[in-house]
Amino acid sequence: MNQIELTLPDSSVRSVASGTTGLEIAKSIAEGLARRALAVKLNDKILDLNRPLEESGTFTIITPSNDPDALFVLRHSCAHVLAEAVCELFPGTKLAYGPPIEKGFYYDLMTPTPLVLDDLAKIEKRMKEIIKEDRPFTRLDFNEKEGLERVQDDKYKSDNAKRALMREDSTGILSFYVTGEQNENWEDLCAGPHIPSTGKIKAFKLLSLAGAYWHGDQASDQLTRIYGTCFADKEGLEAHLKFIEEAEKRDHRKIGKELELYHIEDHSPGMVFWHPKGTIMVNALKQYIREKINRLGYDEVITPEIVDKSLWVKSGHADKYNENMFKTMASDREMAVKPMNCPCHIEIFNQGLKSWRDLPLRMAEFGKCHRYEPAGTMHGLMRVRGFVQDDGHIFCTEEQIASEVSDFCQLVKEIYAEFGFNQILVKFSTRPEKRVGSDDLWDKAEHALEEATKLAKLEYELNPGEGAFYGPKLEFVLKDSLGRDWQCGTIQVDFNMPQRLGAEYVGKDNQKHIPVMLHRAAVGSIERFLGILIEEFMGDFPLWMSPVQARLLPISEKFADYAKEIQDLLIQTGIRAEIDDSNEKLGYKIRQCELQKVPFLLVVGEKEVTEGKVSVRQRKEGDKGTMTVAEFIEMTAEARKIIR
RNA sequence: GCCAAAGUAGCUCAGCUGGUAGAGCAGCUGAUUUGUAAUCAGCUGGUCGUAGGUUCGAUUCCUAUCUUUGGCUCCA
Repeated sequence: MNQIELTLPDSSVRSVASGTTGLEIAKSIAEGLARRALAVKLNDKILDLNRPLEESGTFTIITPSNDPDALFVLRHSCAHVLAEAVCELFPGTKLAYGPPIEKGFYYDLMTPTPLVLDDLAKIEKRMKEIIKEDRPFTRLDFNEKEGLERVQDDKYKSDNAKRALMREDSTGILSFYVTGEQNENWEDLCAGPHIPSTGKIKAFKLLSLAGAYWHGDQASDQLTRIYGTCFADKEGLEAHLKFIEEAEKRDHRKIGKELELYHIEDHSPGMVFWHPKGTIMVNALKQYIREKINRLGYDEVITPEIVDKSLWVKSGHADKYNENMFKTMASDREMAVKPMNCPCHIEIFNQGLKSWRDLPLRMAEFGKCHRYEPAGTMHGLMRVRGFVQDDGHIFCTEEQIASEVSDFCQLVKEIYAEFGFNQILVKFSTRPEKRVGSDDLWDKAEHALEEATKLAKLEYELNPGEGAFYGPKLEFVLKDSLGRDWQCGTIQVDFNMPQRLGAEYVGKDNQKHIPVMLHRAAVGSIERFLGILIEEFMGDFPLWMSPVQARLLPISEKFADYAKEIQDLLIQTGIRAEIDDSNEKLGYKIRQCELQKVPFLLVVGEKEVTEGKVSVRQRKEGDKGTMTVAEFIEMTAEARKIIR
């Protein structure tokens, strides 16, 4: 019999007969280890404990822990237990797909009657019984024919089986897992791996119900998705639940209300009413971006928000983006509210004759766009129907694409880093099904963008079919407090729209040429980016964007006049200062400031009036002592600068 | 748009199986003149998302509709 060599985590090498199981090896190391073991990992592949090992490589025995590998197996098995419980409680249930995910697992299934939230408790109860019964996960292997027969009456499972067989690494074997004894207990088509027995599941919780489409296809069956999570121990589960609780405290919708930044109401779903304090933040962020890009040779423009249909027909929006546009009539003229700024920017480009010497021409606009997003997709500031993009379009030659893209990536990195985001997910989205332009142009555009990423030394993950209708794009993704992805920055290479809208420049050869257009936004939408920032900072914004930078707290009404004097002084200096002259005690006023997350509190009473000073209390830092107003202004000068 | 849930005072929420609504905070008034996270007292405030229906009677039950939440799909 062949020998295989297994390299253990301590670098020792074991030579065992091919076909030895992970369990046997665990036993040979220690009985206790064998008892605790959940699965093994051989060369990045996780296997059941009792699968025969047939190749040499690095080898780890996976024991209960809250490490990814252990959680992967536990959650996968937990999803099985969930499925079994649902099948029992709701006979006639069809199972579709139940994978482990980053923070737990889910199972998509079709029940004969709709599940409601209250059912989760029932399901959990049955799951606990199954876990208590501690039934072994038993793997059954069948050849293609037998396997397919086993699932032939099940639409989803036979589909899964066929796709499993089509996979590159398919061995032609279809595996099933029984929780218990074959023909006696419940079984499910599954590639595995699983834990040895249900009893190994120590901590799980079902979290929510959701709808999901089979294969994510809207036209396909509507399934019910049950989300749950599972950890190696109660502590891990509780820590996770605690994390969710903490994340909810950071929710920008909650903080946005508490800090009176904005509201959204029924009259205009998905559109933001920015309150005075929120408006300060919007303007601060705009000014920050404005100063950044002014230095990079952008020219700011302002274009109409309502534009005649004919332009949208020419640009392709009327065809490819129609259902996302708000339409409006002006007398008998059909107009649309702009969903993007690009056509308007081309109209500006088209005024006057452009020379190759004008390129690259960088045009920027804080353009307010409206998109009719489907009901049910809106989410606070993150996903809205009306938003301001920090938009920009770079008209350039093909040769200039790479350096322009690279420069832009640099800008994005710089901006994100200044807000504390250092690890940014970048996605490269290629041609979608619904698009304009020839495949040749798309080849060219995708190739150019790829070259540019090389120049920018950018790592990305591929996002096939998700590009804009006019060109491929890079997406810069940030996460909210719950770890959900939001696309913020983007840059898109467009060979189509300039041509469609007749953009031209005169080249060195005295001939007319069509420029390439790069659509780009560094933060994406001001709304979304602020939403991310609110959650990131939990309301404790950098001083320069804080709605209120300082609040004056007179100890009693007697010192209100002095406080007013100081406030005037601060406002003259450009510091956003409020005064709390309410008839309350200092402790109460301070509490209000803490809840409102005011960065600096300036306490004034008898002592301060006499000395002509203020007592400064900085949020999170505490008492900074007394100082003159000039000293306070000096102390905060650097942090108040929008650009450093 | 789809699945599930929710909508009660400015905010956060209570209101069991139908008998026209309560609390805390906020607000207002008064007392207090206050020193680093809540001073006390009194008062105001709701056609219970909207429109229908069942009923002697609906915040409560039914239907429709709008909005919101968690996901799916889609997207900045």
